[in-house]
Amino acid sequence: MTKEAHLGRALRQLRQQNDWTLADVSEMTGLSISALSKTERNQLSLSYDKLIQLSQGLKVDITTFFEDAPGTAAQSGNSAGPAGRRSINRADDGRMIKTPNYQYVYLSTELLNKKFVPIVADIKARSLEEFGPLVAHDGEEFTYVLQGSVEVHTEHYAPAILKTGESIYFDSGMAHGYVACGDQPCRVMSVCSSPEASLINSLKQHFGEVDES
Amino acid sequence: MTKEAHLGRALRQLRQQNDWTLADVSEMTGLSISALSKTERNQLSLSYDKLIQLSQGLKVDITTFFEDAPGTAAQSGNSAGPAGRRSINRADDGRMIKTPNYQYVYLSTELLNKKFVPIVADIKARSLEEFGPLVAHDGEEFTYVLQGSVEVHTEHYAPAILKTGESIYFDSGMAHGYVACGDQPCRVMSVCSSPEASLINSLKQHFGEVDES
DNA sequence: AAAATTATTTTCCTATGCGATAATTTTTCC
DNA sequence: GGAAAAATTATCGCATAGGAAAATAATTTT
Repeated sequence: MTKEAHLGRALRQLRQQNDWTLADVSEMTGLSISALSKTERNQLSLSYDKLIQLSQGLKVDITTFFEDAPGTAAQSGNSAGPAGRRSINRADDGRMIKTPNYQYVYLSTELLNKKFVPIVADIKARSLEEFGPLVAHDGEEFTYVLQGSVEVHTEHYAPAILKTGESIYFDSGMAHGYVACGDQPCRVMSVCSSPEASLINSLKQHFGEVDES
Repeated sequence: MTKEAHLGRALRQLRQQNDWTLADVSEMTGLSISALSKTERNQLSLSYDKLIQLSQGLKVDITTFFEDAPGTAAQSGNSAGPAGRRSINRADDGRMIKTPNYQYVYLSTELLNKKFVPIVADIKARSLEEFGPLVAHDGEEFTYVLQGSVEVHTEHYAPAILKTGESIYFDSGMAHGYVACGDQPCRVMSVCSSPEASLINSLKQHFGEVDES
């Protein structure tokens, strides 16, 4: 039985505002009418699972049911992604960019405003000296080793070696850099969460002009 | 007993990051050690009251314990991403999930609230009939073929065949499905923009219970 | 306004939450 | 490398969550 009265009030208010009956809400959420009734009258303290069922069924943010609720709201339908579209990358498609350290191929560049940016890169630098200063950019980055092995250097960690098939996910706000191990070719698939333009910009910043085909 | 695994992982992560023992957390929150232990292992679905006790005791926002609902995903400066952190996936790391059509390995699952979700999947279905109805989920999806070739089926397009090294980016709100071509093993690397839990949820929705190790 | 219909609460029962303590595992310190 | 200590997990039992259906209250119909 509940001490916190907020859940009950929030639920009842939501329900009445939308002119839903308990049966309606039961239908939408899969919770029983009796459980809902008791919840509204604070005679029942729903478990985690049921809370999720409730908020998903009613399509409201979970914070609706908690006091503090720091104005979350961030609703879905944000801007112009590839709504209903797709883009295929064949063998040599993509936007190729060369720097002293990497040769990038940015994929699916004809789709704008993607939620993340996929890139295939060949690592050229063979030592940290050759690489130069590490680079940081907003967002998060994931890298999967397709071929060879890489040494990943990051600001707050000891370098880590990744072999083919291994991967890493990190906050790309930490400065970072990839160095090829051994002398076989070394290729990775990276995904970045910051916009393509800002990634390419930071390359230009770092290397001056840049070789694009 | 819980179905939603997020609470357990979020709590354990929070606890370990701060070097707290279960006893410490029990002290701070007033919940029993055994309840906490079970919660972390998803054997217990805390009630509303206890959730509030937990978040207040640990002085974290309640949303820490919920996979960000509909909206939040690709926003920039939002809460608890892997700020300043990294996560490495060795050969057999990851959260493995099997369905009739795929065998997934979700990567970097110890980082919560990632901006996108990397997955390695082995495609098992060999025909569209075998695959069954296509599946849709919020957000965007990118897939790169690591091995073999796949036929990608999507709602508004003719099927496309991708060979090793090719890739596709599309709106995953379109129903879609992957089918292996030929009879060699077929492995892909996928990235999805919607939260891990909601992906796994839609799997469960689709297949009923699901085989997780 | 009584009957019929629809909405809500109560009752009763089973499954699950959750705490005390015992058993086990992991870590620390000789 | 084994004993002691610390941390985690398992077991048991009572209390509460939560569903089905009966009882009551509120609306609508005729």
